[in-house]
Amino acid sequence: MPIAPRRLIAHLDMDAFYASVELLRYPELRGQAVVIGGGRERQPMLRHDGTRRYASLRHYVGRGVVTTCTYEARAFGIHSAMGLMKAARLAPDAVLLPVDFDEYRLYSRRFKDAVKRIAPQIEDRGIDEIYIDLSEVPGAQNDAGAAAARALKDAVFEATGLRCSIAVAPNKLLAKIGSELDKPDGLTLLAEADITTRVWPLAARKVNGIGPKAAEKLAGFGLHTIGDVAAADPHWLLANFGRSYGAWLHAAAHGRDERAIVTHSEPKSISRETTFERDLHAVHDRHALSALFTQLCERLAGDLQRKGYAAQTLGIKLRFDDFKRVSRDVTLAAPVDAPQAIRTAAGSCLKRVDLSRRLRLIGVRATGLVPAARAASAEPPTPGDRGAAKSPSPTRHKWQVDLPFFSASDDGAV
DNA sequence: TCTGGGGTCCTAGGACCC
DNA sequence: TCTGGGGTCCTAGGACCC
Repeated sequence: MPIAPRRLIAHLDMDAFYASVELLRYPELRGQAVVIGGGRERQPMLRHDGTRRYASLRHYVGRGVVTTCTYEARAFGIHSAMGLMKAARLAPDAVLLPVDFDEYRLYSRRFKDAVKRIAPQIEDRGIDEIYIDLSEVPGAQNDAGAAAARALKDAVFEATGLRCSIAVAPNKLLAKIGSELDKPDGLTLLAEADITTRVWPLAARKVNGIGPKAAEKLAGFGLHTIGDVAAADPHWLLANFGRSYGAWLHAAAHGRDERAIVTHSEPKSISRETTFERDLHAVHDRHALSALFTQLCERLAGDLQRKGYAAQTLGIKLRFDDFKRVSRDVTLAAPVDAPQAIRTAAGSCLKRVDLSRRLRLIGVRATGLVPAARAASAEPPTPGDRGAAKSPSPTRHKWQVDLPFFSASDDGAV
């Protein structure tokens, strides 16, 4: 039996992806501070002389956030998820472009296809990053994946005109940390022997899985770097962060991660949500809310049908003006994918929430996804068909699905 | 003048079943 | 007759990621 090759896992991260795609379209913006975000903004205007007029951040009014921005904009202190109003104060002359997901998805497919031609084992981690298993790529074992990584970078540039950063490491955790070490246009090789010198000095927050809350809690104990966490007594970590998360923290800080590359996965949920331009009240803005709610349900139904799923469980998500969040969901006797059925189920969830506060966001979510073909054949449910919905127990029927909160007659009032 | 939209995974309690 | 133990499903919320 052949000896299993040493694992060589790469993480590839496109550099300022959305902004870089926009620069391909608008090359005259190269070198400038450009911010992508907002969503309801207009595309640049084409003047009669063929030049373009771009919106600047200066006059932005609204609730949009920065989706991403160029490295020149980052120099002003702008970063992803920052409110556009705040970004405008930092760099009023920065150019503001609307997001164009269709365009980014196109480039996403291009770069992933280019990678697959060299290394077919890839794990999707969203629109602009992937993990790649290089373990069995010819020659990769000879130089720790250096030449393969070089070839991947070249192939991505050839296919898209875009730069990316790649790290090769013994596992996903280290590869992810590594791809950030030399950005942009980076190529990093990270071995186990490098952990103490190159990983331990980094902020704990650099570990994928240590977010703002965990980092703050760690800092409260005086643990700031990954090395600090690695040096902490494992029993103490377990006692303070729970059995599961504590054990993971200890392993992660030591660079240990056995997770496999997942080359295929099915969606678990599909959702649509929207933040209002101004906060809305369930009573005073009843018609506007009803129309928006119906629209969300229709879009969700469209997504489900396009992707070929029906949902056994429907839910809503609300965010109030004080930013508090609640969710409600209901499991149905049979999966649905029709807009009216979704609207009815989601409406029943809405009725279970105290709506005296103004709302800032409303969302609709489908979970318990089953292939639509199976859902259709399960109606009516046939005895012994495991695909058919189990009939819910009495307590699960506590919330009857009948009238939607916003009556259907309200739809279209706005 | 705060804070988008689309996801995943985990926890925890109650109901229910064997 | 005084209280088991394991397992699953459902629901709500939270942390985290891109």
